[in-house]
Amino acid sequence: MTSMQNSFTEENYLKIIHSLSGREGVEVSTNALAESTSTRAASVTDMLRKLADKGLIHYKKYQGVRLTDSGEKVAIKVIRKHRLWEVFLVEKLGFGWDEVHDIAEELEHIPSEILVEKLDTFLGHPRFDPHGDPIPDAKGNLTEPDYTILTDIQVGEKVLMMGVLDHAPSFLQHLDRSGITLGAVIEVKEINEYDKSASVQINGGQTLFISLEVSKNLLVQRR
Amino acid sequence: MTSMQNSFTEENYLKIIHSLSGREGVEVSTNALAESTSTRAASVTDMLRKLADKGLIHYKKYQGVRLTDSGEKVAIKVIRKHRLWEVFLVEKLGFGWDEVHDIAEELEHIPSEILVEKLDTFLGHPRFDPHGDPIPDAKGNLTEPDYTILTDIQVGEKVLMMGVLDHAPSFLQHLDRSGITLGAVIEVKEINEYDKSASVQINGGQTLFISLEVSKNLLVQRR
DNA sequence: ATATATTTTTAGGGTAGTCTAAATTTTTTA
DNA sequence: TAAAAAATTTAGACTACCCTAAAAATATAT
Repeated sequence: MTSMQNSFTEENYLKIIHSLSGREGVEVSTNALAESTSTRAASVTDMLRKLADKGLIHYKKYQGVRLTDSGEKVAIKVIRKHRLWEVFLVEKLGFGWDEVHDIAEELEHIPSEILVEKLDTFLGHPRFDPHGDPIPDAKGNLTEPDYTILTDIQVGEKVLMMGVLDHAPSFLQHLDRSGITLGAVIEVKEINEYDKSASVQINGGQTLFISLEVSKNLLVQRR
Repeated sequence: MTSMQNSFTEENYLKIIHSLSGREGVEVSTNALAESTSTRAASVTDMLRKLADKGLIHYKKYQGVRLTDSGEKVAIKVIRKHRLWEVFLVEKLGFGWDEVHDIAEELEHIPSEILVEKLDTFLGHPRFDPHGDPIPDAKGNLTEPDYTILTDIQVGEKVLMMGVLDHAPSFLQHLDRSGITLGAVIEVKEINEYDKSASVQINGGQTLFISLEVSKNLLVQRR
């Protein structure tokens, strides 16, 4: 049990490597990390050497980077904390789903295993965060549900709104104004050929037009 | 509105200067700060120059240090956050009052005014934290209640247990084992001359002996 | 297949916060 | 009130994380 503490910054790198390497654990490039961390490539190289020394990533010069099992564990713990705190902020404190990201970004680095487990219990062991992202369990199991992107849904199909790919406040606020919330029933009425915009009916009521840009960021589930 | 961010470390110095300078705003020494921050005097001197440059403290070399109004404001905000989070941890998450200090020490540095105000509302605007310390209001008003130390209570008097001076887990656990909780009625039955230990009755029930060391750390109120 | 463009790493450096050792100032004591 | 003791500051240095500019490696294009 090498329970050496990782810094705020190290945790962020691991979290970002996790999210950029996707489900298949593909190599992440230095430039992609520089972009995501808002630093320069040279700074990323420094940090990668450090994370490799600590055994948290697989790193060969010029070859990109991948999490080790131990790095993956740390990343998933951070993700678990982030998502649980988001649930707290929305469900208990009354924040909107468009307001919680930055605050959770800070809270996710508070140490204390016990805190996380008590928070989880207090929230009733939620399985998804306010954006529909799955919350890893205490053992570090993270099962990605197999959602479909709305662009893959045919005219006439009825689906359940389950999550978003884009977490930007402006996008989430747009959904709020359109009445598209998690759990809403979306029926695709029509798809325009020339721009792939769609006409959809929400919860059997209002019909509205959504652009391809929006469709590409909506995760839904067939019933 | 000079809303420049103060670092985690700066906030800690300000909070500690506040608590060491007491209600009269007396000068705090470099060595006292080194002790409280677990650093060396030389490091404290560096930080004091920095805080003085930022206008957060009054500092003249070799003369000790005092908060400016602006420094006082920052310190009180940190104290407000610390105490609100302690209430959350005890009341909502079920932590014991002996377990929350270190976690609150981290949470108190999470930025976001809105977060604090929503937390305060969620908790029902508590006036005291789990140790009986008063919680500053949103405007930064901190009114210290005029508690009495148990050593100043005469034999025969009945008082209410209102707070503790020592927040050490071992002390709080000792009180737990003795059945001395916030709000308990304490009647002083007898005081031993030679060691000032006392015999007290709790809530009209069990009688127990408490040492001078314990009495000196109990804050009570006459009724 | 070689020249060009892109990506990544190295070299050298900066700031925040910490340290030890030495110098200086203040306080205490005789 | 002068010497000794204690407290404080200065000097110089270290780590974590970041930077720019230049060098090296890889990828792309003709």
